[in-house]
Formats: sequence, structure tokens, C-alpha cells
Amino acid sequence: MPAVPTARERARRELTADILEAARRQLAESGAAALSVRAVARELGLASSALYRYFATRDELLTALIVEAYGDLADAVEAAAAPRRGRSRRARFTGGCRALRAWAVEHPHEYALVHGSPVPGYRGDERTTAAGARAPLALLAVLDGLEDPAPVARLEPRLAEGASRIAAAGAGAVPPRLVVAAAQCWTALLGLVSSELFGQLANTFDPADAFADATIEALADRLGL
Amino acid sequence: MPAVPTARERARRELTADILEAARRQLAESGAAALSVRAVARELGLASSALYRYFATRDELLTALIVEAYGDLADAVEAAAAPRRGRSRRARFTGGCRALRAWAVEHPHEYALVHGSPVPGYRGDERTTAAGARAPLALLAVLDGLEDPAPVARLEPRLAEGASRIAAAGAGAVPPRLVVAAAQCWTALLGLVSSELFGQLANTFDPADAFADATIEALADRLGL
DNA sequence: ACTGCGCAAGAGCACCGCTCTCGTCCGTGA
DNA sequence: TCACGGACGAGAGCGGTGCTCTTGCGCAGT
Repeated sequence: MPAVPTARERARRELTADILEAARRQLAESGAAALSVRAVARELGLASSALYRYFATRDELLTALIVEAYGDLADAVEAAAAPRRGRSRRARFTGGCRALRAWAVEHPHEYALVHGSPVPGYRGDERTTAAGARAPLALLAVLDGLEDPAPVARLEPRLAEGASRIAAAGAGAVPPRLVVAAAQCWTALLGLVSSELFGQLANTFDPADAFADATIEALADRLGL
Repeated sequence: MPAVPTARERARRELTADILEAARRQLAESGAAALSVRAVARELGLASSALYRYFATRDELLTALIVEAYGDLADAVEAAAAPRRGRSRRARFTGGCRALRAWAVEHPHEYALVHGSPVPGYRGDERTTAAGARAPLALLAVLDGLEDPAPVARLEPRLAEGASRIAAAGAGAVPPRLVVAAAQCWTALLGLVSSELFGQLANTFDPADAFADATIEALADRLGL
């Protein structure tokens, strides 16, 4: 393990970064299905076979992009939902939701890559699932410290189990019932953004800003914020 | 225009149906991205070029499958949400939602085809959008005749506009505010089902039945059913 | 019976992911 | 210092894809 990286290692790192950059650009321009190893190689002036020294497979290149996309998305959500002086819980929550939508609108192909239909045959591994948990956990963290709105009612066992699994993954002191409600809001948020991006709202709420804002406010209402 | 179809015409119709059937099977087995004109041709013992007499393009074959899928899905939802003696509005709504989820779980690739990320470069035409409107309209029809829960509050103009566009597309006598709420529930429902099918719920609410049922009940609550 | 059109087949083009081989050049241990 | 092993890039090649064009056959209407 040399303290100073050798020339080979530097070159390898740089070329890896270049490959990722070119792949990122192709993804942003034409989407995941159009991302081709050969096209990336062409863009870099390399033989396509050379790329396989850096990414054993197209799927591995895609995985790297997925992890990047999850990370970008989570950065945006975390920044918007972070606690700050004078920022109410509700503002943190709605801000986080709006940040997610804004990121998705700005990076539609990346959003589709992580929250659209999975590439067939593709299986996410622990890297992608870990990266994917950050954004919803950032929203869940907004609820930290709230009290159970209906502490006397029993929570369905399977829901309680799911909530406990989420708690184990990083929910602080959020009551299980609220964890369930937050998960429902999370899927609703994904549905909102996916519907907008994938054209399900065509001819109805087409510039979807007002609809999205109203929906996000409704989610905040539902969580009692 | 012969009253009795000629042998050629019958053959053409049959072969078209055979092609669609084989394509449907491939779609159900391996997903849209893996659907290949050549493979369909192989399965039918034809030259791949012969298929192009029936579907000018792979996308056109896909469009036919999309329309079919939308239709199947709408059939399921409409049947479950239809008015029937002794069936409450709430039962019709939750039944329709559950029918959508059940259909999606049973036909994951078809669901992904219509409600997942769009195939890049693919553009839906009026056929697909018309077919896609049936299922949400069936759920909206459950609300027909209900009264505005907050008639005094003003509805944001852009939301009112969207609601009126939906009304023009077939919402009966549903107050605009409820149309907006129903649209929000529709996107939430899609988010629920997509999250389950696309693996976003992995390691949390994994057998998602309880979570889905609870979410659907919450949607019904939100609509005041 | 003849003619024209619908049809299926095959070859072919440009692209894809991926593999294998081959010469080269760098980094390291002797 | 030098030799060797391993990392590297290039290129050819395999089997797959969507799609086009040409060719020949057989049915259908005049």
C-alpha cells in the first residue's frame, strides 16, 4: 500500500473517473437503456474492450451510476430537510419533498434509473440499497421526537415489524405508527414524482408544480406537521 | 370491403394474433426490454423480416402490448369498483385499489411497461393515453355525486384547471376539490404499487400486503369515504 | 389465363455486450 | 541495473439486436 500512488494508479483512477463522467453524460442525455459501453469508449477514444479493464460489465458501470444518483438525490434531500434555526418541522419536511421533486425534474434519467422500473435482469446489491435508504431516512429524521398521535390504538403486527426494521436501519426516536405513515408518504411522494416524470399526468395537471406543491402539503398534513 | 373475409385476410388476422400472443408471453416472462422481434419470429418459425409486414417497428408491437395492458388493468379495476347493490363507496374504492395492486403483482412486467419508466425514445400516442385513462376514471367514478367537503375555501386556479380537464375527460359530477384529491390518491396508489414491485420496499415492508392494505385504507380516509 | 399484389425468406448493414489474443510498457524484486 | 510479471490498450471475433432490400412464390381479381 504505497503512500504515494504510482503513475499507473493515478492513471487508472483518472481514467475510471473519465469513464464515469462520459457515462454520466450519456445517461443524462439519452437514458439508461441507451447507455452503451462502446459509445462511452468511442467518446474517450478507446477501444471498447479497454473499458472492461475498469468495469467488468455494463451492469457494473450502471451500478456505479446508480450509487452516484442515489447519493446526489440524498444530498439534495438531506440539505433541504436538515434542521436549522427557525425552520419548522413542516418546512423541513416539505422542503425535503420539494428538493426530491426538483432533483428528479432536473435529472429525469437518473431518477428513472433509481426509482423507475428496474433494468431487467439487474439486481441491486447492498451498495445500492444502502445508498437508496439515505433520502427516505432524511425525511424520516424530520419526525424524530414526535409523539404517537394515537398511542392507544394497536398497530397491526406486520406493520409494526416493518417499522421496527426501518427503525433498526436508522430511524431515531420515531413512534412505529409514524414510521408507517412516513413510509406511506414516501411511496406517495415517489408516485407523485414518477407520475409527473413518466407522463401519467399528461393532459391533466401538466405543468405539475401546483399539483406537486398541493400534494406535498397534503402529505405534511397527514403526518400532523 | 367484402362481407366475408378472404383467406388472405383471415390468415393475416390470425398471424397478427399469433404474433401478439408470442410477444405477450415474452413480455410476461422477461420484460419489455428483452422483447425482441427476432425472438418472436423464432418462436413462430418465421423469418424476422416477415414480422415487419405486421408491425412496422418494434415500438409498434410494444404499443399494441401497452394498449392491451392498459385495457387489462382497467378491466380489473372497473370490475372491482363497479357499483353493486349493498357495496359501499368505500368498498368500491378500496376494492378498485386492491384490484390494481393485485393485477400489478400478477403482471409485473406489464405494469412496469405502462407505469414504469418509459422506454427511452418511446412516445405514447392517443391510443395509449386513452387506454391509460380508464383505470383512474373508474376510481374517480366512485366519487360521483359526493359533495365538496370544503365548498367555501378557494381552490388554487391551476388545480381547478387540471380538475376541469379531468372532468372534461369523463369525471361525472365530482367537485373539483375532490377531483384533485382523487388525483393525489391515484399518484399515491401508483407510488405504492411501484415501490413494492420495483423493490423500494425491500428489507422494510417486504411482503407488502399489510402495508398496501393500510395505505389503501388511508387513501379512502383521505377522500372521506 | 394473365397480371399484379401480398407475402415469406434471406442476405446484409450497423449496432450491441463481451471475450480472447497479442504486443507493449510500467513497476518491482532480485 | 536489469529482468520479469502483470497491467494495459488494440483489434478481431462471436452471437445477438432492429431494420431494410431484394428475390421469388402463390393467391386474387380482371
